Amino acid sequence: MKTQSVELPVPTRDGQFVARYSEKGLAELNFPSVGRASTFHGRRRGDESQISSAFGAPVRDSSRRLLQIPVSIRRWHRATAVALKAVLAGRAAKTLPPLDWSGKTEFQKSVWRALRKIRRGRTKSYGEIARAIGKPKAVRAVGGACGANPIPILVPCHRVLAANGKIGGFSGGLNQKRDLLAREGVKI
DNA sequence: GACAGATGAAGGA
DNA sequence: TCCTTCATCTGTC
Repeated sequence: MKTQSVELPVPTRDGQFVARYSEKGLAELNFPSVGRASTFHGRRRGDESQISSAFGAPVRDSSRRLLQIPVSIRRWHRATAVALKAVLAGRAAKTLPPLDWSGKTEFQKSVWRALRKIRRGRTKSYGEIARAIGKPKAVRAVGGACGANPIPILVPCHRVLAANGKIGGFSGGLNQKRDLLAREGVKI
């Protein structure tokens, strides 16, 4: 049976993010791709015109069918919006919705769990993350897992720097990574 | 199975 | 100190 997913916009002062929910929780968070003046370099999606701009109104799922938003997803979306705005403001996210990492590898999930343990305003190197998950030599693979992170910002891959203090990379763009770290009081 | 990658460490200039 | 090279591990095609 095909898993149904719902995409909802998350308007912030940094642009409109797009959250995708499965029946298990938040599955994906996409950077704003409209408004090129933004510092973001978000992934382009072809179906943004299908997303309702008014949360609570009927939206279309990934198959472009009209549907009503289940109550559980409304709750998750509210938590997502609050958490996202908090992180973007340099504050800690108090609560997060359940995250749906189904279909991902155990290695990726272990990396993302380690990322969530990095406190606001703190950073770790790719090597430290690799050691934290018990695979000290898998530093490059950790970088790959960070790049594959479907829920950036809430899973703070921006708090991972290269061992030499350089900024490394970021799926949302290095400017965005610098900006997020600066808001948390981290100096590169 | 080959290749690529958001690294890290070592060695040389 | 900076640059280059290479080892290492995992994911993707």
